[in-house]
Amino acid sequence: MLKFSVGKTAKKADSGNKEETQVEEAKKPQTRTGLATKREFVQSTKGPKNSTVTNWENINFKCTTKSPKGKAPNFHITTWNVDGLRSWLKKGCLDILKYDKPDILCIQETKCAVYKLPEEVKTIEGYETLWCCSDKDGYAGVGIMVKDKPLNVIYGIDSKEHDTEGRCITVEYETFFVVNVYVPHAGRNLVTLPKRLDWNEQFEKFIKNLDSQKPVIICGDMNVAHKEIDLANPKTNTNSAGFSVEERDGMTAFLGNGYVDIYRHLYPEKEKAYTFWIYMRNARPNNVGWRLDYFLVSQRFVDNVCDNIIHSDVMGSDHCPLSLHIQI
Amino acid sequence: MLKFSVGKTAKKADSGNKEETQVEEAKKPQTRTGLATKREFVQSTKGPKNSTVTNWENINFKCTTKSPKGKAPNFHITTWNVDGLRSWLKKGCLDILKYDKPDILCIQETKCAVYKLPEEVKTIEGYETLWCCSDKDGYAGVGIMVKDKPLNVIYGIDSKEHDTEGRCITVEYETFFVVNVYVPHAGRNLVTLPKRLDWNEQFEKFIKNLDSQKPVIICGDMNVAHKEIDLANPKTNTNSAGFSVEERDGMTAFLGNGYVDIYRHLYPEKEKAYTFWIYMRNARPNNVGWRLDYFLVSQRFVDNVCDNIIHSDVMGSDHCPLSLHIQI
DNA sequence: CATAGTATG
DNA sequence: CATAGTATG
Repeated sequence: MLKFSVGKTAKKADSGNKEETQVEEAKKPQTRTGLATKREFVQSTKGPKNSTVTNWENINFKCTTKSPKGKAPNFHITTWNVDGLRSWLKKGCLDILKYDKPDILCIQETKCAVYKLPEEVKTIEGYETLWCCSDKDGYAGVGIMVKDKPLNVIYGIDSKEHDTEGRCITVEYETFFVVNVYVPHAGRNLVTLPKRLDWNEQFEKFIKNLDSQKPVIICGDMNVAHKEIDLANPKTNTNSAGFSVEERDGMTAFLGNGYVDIYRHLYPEKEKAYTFWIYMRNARPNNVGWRLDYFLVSQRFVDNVCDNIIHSDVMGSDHCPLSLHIQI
Repeated sequence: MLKFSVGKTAKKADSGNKEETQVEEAKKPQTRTGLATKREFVQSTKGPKNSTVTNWENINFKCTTKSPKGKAPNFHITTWNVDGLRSWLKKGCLDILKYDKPDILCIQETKCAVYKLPEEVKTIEGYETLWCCSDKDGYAGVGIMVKDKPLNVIYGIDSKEHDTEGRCITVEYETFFVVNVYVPHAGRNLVTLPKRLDWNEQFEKFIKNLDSQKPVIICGDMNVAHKEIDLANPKTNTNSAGFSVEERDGMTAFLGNGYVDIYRHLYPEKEKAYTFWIYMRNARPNNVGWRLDYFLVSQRFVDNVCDNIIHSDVMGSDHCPLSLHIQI
């Protein structure tokens, strides 16, 4: 059974396979505590090696770009795969609301059962929060924080097989839908590729139905780097989850139905623009990454888009957040 | 099938081995969030809260006490439940060999499959190492390091049911046996008390057979506080694993066969002498502990014993080491 | 490498 | 609270 939850609006303050097909990681040096060796005291090996600290003050979240019709943005949506909501909270990442001030924040991979959602993230001043959690505790899960109460909320994609996993939550507004999605990973050795392809089919159908009513803004972790330009090592990842032919073709087919990968639309030649870096092998400092997170919008909505900014300097997950600034 | 291994005796220091060169990043302050709450930097919740640092230089491992016959000790055995061999190694605990210099070191709860035993602990200059690991990876397991090659080694207690768990290893010398044991825990709500009582029966039989040949020195984690004096909170633990009537009676019955709890023999009235403290609730700094680790010797061997020292200031596990100094 | 979960003590 | 293991990405 699908677990979902509608958080309260606080009235006042309350308190891939992304596995690279490269060389195996070198074995870490181990302590030699042989009697004859000199003793060296080291700290526990626990705790993250990768930086989890974001210099929020120094990041420019403003958008000054105007829409094709010359209008300034007046609404923006931010999406972020948080890779574990509770850990993300402990790193202070909810500060994105304070600094970025999005109208809508979409998060994926909360990895948190609905009954374990911390109060601090369910009850947030100025936002209503909505959750679609997996039946499987610690796995997948999406959430959304909205300033304005939506007309309607849709949990899942009307799929018996997929809707137990907390992968999609949709909010409806007057002139558009926002679909927050965490697409199934194809797994190591592509073991869950069939599930992924089945998802693609059902998701496409779900979106088509929405799009027949009003424009759709899809955001989230699509778990695919569409073209070679969308990852650092295309040659060595042709069989990796996230860059298999099937997944890439899936994205092409999806876009063919009248949706636009807005980042690539705005920046067709932009290289080294990634939203995900494996935690291993110092990938992020070296920008060995993948563009897995997207805003896909209905073709007829493109003229409302001012900009799509990838905030690769925001830490706290193996993905970074990205924002869509629009004029509505 | 029982997994055991005989380590090599290192002839000299192996200078080609890896040194721990990894400098751990300083623990970064983490943010506690909530939009309206003031940012407060707190330590990461990761990493041990309890001290893992031992001031080896300031600990007196010497024994000057003489045996009842007025003879100075010339041999000593140290026992330590290490609570995870690999973590214990990383904390530099193998330094006990350097500072205490025991003739025999017995360790329990290695929690390490035989094929995962680090080379640094299998090959130690001046010692032969012997291992009896559980079939179940990460569970139980005992090891022993001896300066002098034993006449014989016995793995297990000749029990089909118990000998898959890596709970006992015995070394035979000219004039005594040393039995290194990790007695089964009775479990939360005493769920494994039947297994424990079965162990008691078979262990007793095993020891009787040894004792009929020559004196026995049993050491290790007996997983019982025998009398009220042997734990900080006897009143509130009458139904706890380690202080149930059955376990206490089991120890009484065992000793009745002609073995002596040497610490209690030497210090019959000594209070607050513990070898184990739960990691929770600041138990160790407050000395809210249990005496679970023992040296039990054959009655006729008591006159060879000089002292039994509990090294409660040695950190690195939830148990501390203790040493038996004898004259042989 | 890092987030979860569980088992065990 | 801390050691393990596994699943997942």
